[in-house]
Amino acid sequence: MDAKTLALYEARAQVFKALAHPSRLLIVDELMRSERCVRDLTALVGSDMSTVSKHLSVLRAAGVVQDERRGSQIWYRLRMKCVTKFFVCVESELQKQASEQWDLVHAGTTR
Amino acid sequence: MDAKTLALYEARAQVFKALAHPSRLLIVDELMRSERCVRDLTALVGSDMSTVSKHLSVLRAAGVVQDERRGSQIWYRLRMKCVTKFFVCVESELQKQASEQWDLVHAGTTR
DNA sequence: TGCTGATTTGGCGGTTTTGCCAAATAGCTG
DNA sequence: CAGCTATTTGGCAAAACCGCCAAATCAGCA
Repeated sequence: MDAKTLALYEARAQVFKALAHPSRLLIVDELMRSERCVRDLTALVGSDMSTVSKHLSVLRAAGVVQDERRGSQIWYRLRMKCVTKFFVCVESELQKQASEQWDLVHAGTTR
Repeated sequence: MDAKTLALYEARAQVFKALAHPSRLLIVDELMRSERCVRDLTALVGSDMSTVSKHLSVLRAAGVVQDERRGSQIWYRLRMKCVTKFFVCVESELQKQASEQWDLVHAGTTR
């Protein structure tokens, strides 16, 4: 993999890295419904506000979310809308694979 | 976030973690075209075979790819097909955001 | 069984990520 | 400006991740 190709794939990987954390997925899931301020998201996630703020900055840097200051608060909203579809797909894949796994185990134990 | 919800989001995050690495993205990109054995993928990525093997095991554990032994070789293929669509979307988002960034800088320097 | 090729596993140093605390910054109101 | 609320930033210790080497598995074959 040459340097140019590597840079391309690193840029793409940054988006996936941003989504590769439970708290950040929870945040994105919430932002699919509506925009939220940091206080709301901190309550949702249940970590220190500074931690949540850093999670948000990772998501913003990757272009997944967008922030807007309104008065003393900062509101975040989903920018990369297509994650919604992919979330649905991943969820159904995980369920499908879980049931396949169950079938395998079930067949194994009753045989 | 209670323990049950956490577990749910951790399972989802595992999928994104699996995709959050340039070499693994390159591998998935290749598997979109056709199935490949470890030797092929090692040549593609250019790392040690043991490294590639570990990447593949991460992708397999997350349910993104599937392996099948045929003789002395092991063939990998894409299992979570919907990543293809999402890749396209991420790519177009990145380009869109890059051009928006360019517009911003351009407007700033010429004003 | 012994040999060879294909792949995985164990483990170690080095880098990156995470989460908390404390301190800094920014907007609002009196 | 002082004080209050909302949010980000700096920094540090713990945890997770990465890539290579060496060793272990596993299948096919003489």
